[in-house]
This record gives sequence, C-alpha cells and structure tokens, in this order.
Amino acid sequence: MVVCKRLGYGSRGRRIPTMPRVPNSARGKRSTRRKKDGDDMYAFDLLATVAGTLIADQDNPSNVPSISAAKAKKRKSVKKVHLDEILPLKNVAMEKDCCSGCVVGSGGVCAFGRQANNCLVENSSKRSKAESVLESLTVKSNMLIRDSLVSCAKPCETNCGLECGAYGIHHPGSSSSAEAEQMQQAEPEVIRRQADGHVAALDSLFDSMDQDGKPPALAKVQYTADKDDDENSSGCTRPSTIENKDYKPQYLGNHRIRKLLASKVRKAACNKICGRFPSKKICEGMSNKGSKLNLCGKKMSTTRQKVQRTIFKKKRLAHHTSSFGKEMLTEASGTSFSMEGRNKPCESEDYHVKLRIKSFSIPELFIEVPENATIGSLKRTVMDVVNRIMEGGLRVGVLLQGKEIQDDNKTLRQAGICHDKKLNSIDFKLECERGQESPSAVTIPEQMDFLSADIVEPLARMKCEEPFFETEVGNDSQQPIPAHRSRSLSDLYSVHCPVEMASQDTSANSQAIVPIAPAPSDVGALAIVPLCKSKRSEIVQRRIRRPFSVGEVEALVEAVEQLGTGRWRAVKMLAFDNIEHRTYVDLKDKWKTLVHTASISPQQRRGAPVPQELLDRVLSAQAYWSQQHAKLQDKLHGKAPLPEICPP
DNA sequence: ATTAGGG
DNA sequence: CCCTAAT
Repeated sequence: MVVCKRLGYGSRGRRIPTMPRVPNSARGKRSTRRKKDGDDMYAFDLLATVAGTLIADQDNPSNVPSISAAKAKKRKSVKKVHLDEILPLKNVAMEKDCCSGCVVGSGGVCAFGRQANNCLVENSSKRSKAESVLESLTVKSNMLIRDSLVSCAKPCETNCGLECGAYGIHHPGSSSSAEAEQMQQAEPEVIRRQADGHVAALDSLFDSMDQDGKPPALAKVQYTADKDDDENSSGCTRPSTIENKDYKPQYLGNHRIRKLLASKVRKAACNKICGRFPSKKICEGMSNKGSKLNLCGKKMSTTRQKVQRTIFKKKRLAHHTSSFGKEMLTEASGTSFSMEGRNKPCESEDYHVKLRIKSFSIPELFIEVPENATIGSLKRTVMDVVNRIMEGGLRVGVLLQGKEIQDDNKTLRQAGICHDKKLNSIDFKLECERGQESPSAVTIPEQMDFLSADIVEPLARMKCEEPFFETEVGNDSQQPIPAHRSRSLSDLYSVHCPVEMASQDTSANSQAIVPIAPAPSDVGALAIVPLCKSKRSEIVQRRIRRPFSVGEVEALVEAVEQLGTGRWRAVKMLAFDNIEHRTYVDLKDKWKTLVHTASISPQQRRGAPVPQELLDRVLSAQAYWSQQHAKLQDKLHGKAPLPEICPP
C-alpha cells in the first residue's frame, strides 16, 4: 500500500529527501498584468518627441498621407521641414534612390539608406591570428537606421551596399533580385492595406498618437507585418520588416539587464500609451491597482484588450529591436513624402516647424568576428555593438549649421530654426548622458585592426569591457565546480555549443570604432555620438532560444529526482551551477514542459525528442513530489493524511 | 531573490 | 522564454 507511485526511484538507488520543502503553491497567481505608471523617458522617445512636437502639417494637404489626411484637417496649418537623412561622412557617391539596405542587428533594426552607400561593409584585411583568422569587418560609414517602411516607400532600383543583419549578409552586388523585388512590392501592399478599412479598428488609437505628434510608425508596421504571429487577432505582428516573412527574431540578451529593465520599459510604454489618450478618459483606472490593462474604460472588449496589449508588446519590441529608426517616421501612412523645399515664409506665430527625422546615421562600426562564427553570432555581435552605442543614456543635441544650440530656452525661431531659414542644416546629435569617461580611458585593444582604423578618421574606440553575452563556458577553469554534474554539463556545452562560444568570444572582443561627432555637415542627418560606454543599455532583448539538450534534460531530471520540484534554485545549483544561461526559472519552465511532454503522445511532441526513459522519470518524479507536497500541505493544515493513492 | 503559474 | 504576483 505504501509502495505505490515510487516508480523506480528505489531501483535507481536515489535517496529521497525526507521532507519536501513547503511548496509555495499558496502564492497567488494571476493572469492579468497590471501596468504601472512610469516616467521613464528614453533617448529615442525623447528624440521622437523632439521631432514630434515640432511637427505639424504643412499647408498642402495633398501631401498628407491618406490615413492622416482626415485628421490633418483638424489641425491648424503649420510648416514642415523635412529633414531627410544626410550623410555627414564622405561616402562613395551613389545614385539616389539606391537601396543600400543596411539592416543592423538581430531584432529588426532596419536600416535602408536609400541614398548612397551608407553601409559599406568591406572585408578590409585578413589578419592571421594564431588560432583563427579573424575577418575584419568594417561596417563603414554611416549606416542609416531608419524605419523600414520608409525605406521601402521609395522603390529600390538597385541594391547596393551590404545588408548586415537579421536576414543575412549580402555582399554588394550579390543581393538577390528577388529580395529587392520583395521590398519594392512591400510598399504598395502597405499603402493598400492602410487605405482600406483595416485602419478603422485602431483609428482612435492612431488618432491619439497623431495628436501628440508621436509617429504611429509602430502601428503602421503592425499592419504591414505578416500574420503568423500568435497574436494575429490584433492584426499586429512583429514590428519590423517587410522583406522577410519568415522573420524569426534572433534575440540575444543579458538576462540580468532584462530583469532590471523590463519593468521599466513596460512602465514607460504604459505611460506613453496613456499619454496618448489625452482627452478621451481612456486612462481611467490605469493607476487603479486592481484594474487590468484597461485603457479604454471599464469594459474593454477582448479584442480591444488584445490590441492594447499588443501595442504594449510591440512598443517594447520597438524599443528593443528597432531602436534607431523607431518612431522616426512621423506620418501615419507609410507613404514617403518629402517635405524638402516646402519651407514657407514665416507669416504667423502659429506656424510650426515640422521636422521629420527619418533616420539616424550610425557613423561607423568596426566589428571583428571569427570566420567560423555563425551568421547568427554575427548578427548578435552587430547588435551588441549597436547596443553599446546606445548605452549610457543618450541626450539630444541640436545643431544648426554645425553649431550646437546650447540654450534650451531659446525658441526655435530665436535659434534660427524657422521655415524661412535653411532648415536643411539642422542636425541632431545623440550623446551619452554621462560622458565622464574620457577618451583616454577607452582601451585600444592590441588586436585592433588599424588598417581599417585609418579609414575612419576621428575615432573613439570602444572596447567592450565585459562580454555582452554570458560566458557560460569560457570560465570553467576559474570557477570551482561544485557538483560533478555541473562539470559534465559544462563539458557538454563545450561540445555542443562551440559556435556559441565563438560568438561569445567574439562578442567579448568585438570593437566598435565610432567617429566622434564629425562636424555636422549638411542636411539633417543624425550623428550618433557615443562618448561613453558607461550606463547599461536600455535596450532589452529577448534571450536567445537555447533548447535543452538531452544531456541537460537528464541532468535536470536527476536533480529534480533528488531535490524535488519547487526547489529550483537548489536544482540549478546542483546541476546547472555554472551554466549561466539556465536560470532556475528556466529549469522550472523546462520541467513544466517536460511534464507536459511526457504526458502527451509521442506523436504530439515537437522538437528534439527526449528519450522516453527520461520522460518516464519525469512523470514519476513529478508524481512523487506532487504527492509529497500534498502530504505536506495536509500536515500543515492539520488534516489527517490522505490514504495514498495506489494504482490498481 | 525565489517560487509558482499563466501566457 | 516572458512576465509578474506573492513570498
């Protein structure tokens, strides 16, 4: 009677701890996510705000894209200055409207310079190293980071330059025509879909966004994206890219950063959304503790809730993945219409200056990756470098004709930013909030490729001090190995994840060489001016997916068999102690999925198959420990212990 | 910081 | 994996 449900524990000779830990099952659960208010302001939001607040309509409504046309009528007439992307650095002259796609990073930071060869990646030198030949990859010159939609608004006639990023690397000239074609086709699709009735559902939302000048680019992208997202009922999907329907974001990340910043980001997003419903009283209850994400009043429809939630999600994603180009587009429609040359005489105080910041220009990136690194690791490395640029909290500087306007209290007109002036010469500068770190403090690694360095004149060399990625493998020798299993798992990793190691090493050694504020030459390009590398990036990335190997599963099963469920920290310490990317939450989650996997038919299982033997052990351990927890609960509640359930 | 549970 | 309430 008492033997039941042990299921082979004894046969494995494992001793079962006398008492399970008190389960914390009493802990509350909830499925609603309460949003909190926050005041976080992010650099690019700030910039977007700068742009947004300066933006209003020009007199010519015909230029207003279809979606915002109606709303435009409501607004008073204003002036617009279109700051198109400029290239402060001398570059190879290319024909206009050439699509030098430059997709930076993994999450969908898209950059398509439509002007010139802004993203010339050249294989500059082959320095042979002792172990590996490193390929020096110089992402040269300005990489225009811009809303992909914008980039696609103008048809690409040629595809020059190199696209480095989420969807692969294409060497100049090698870009497939199919891709270019796809990009071209994206635009009509965007416009069409926006023109039809789909917009209605979110109309009020967009409306609100419009009013505070926040570019609804995000929402727009949501429309343009594909529908295979699991939240497609909202019509929203991933915030990026038209050119790849199979977009599976390659995330990277630092769990700690994420943990620290995630709530911040959410708060900010919430705050912003809330701020976008100024007069509609949609924000009622937002600060109510008990209220859910109820932006629209007491009874938000399910769909609506989902839409809103998705907005949040996309908001966050936009923060993370397309931080550069995000929200730089200021019109609801994806139509790219140029406001250049539309300056009008300053007739009234009511006129606004409309600054349309379409893109940021990343001056230069210098990246080193081993030849045997994967594309994925390259993407992550690029993203890493980009993230580093973003680190440290950016502030915005405004330069007019190359001169920075220091006085924040000056009006635009006083500063000379007026429609009758040459507004083409406005630059925005992004600087680190804390620029204490002097350039001298920046280390120049020995392995720096100076061959490339001399190409890129005034340079700040940013060495990554700590690897962006967790080094779960590289430090085995330094860490004591507490559990034998840890050792084995480590070994296992070094066997199974060599590429990951490579990418991490790469990441740790990757350098970014970025020009320090080149004299802002002409037309409104935004020079990103990284002066420091101090503060952690606000960019939060989803962690890269790392499926559990069989070895890991086995280690997990064994640990849980010994320690029980609900002691995930202990499990982690026992079996995954030096596997940094496996948190105890991960282990708990994995156990959950293992239990589920074990309880479904093999035909229903997906992914790498787990040996049935392991799954059996999972089930037995789960059953055993559940029973233990139940017993304990009963004891705690003073109930008589239930008779043990025995199988027939 | 951990744990539990829903997504 | 993510997110977050409750410990």
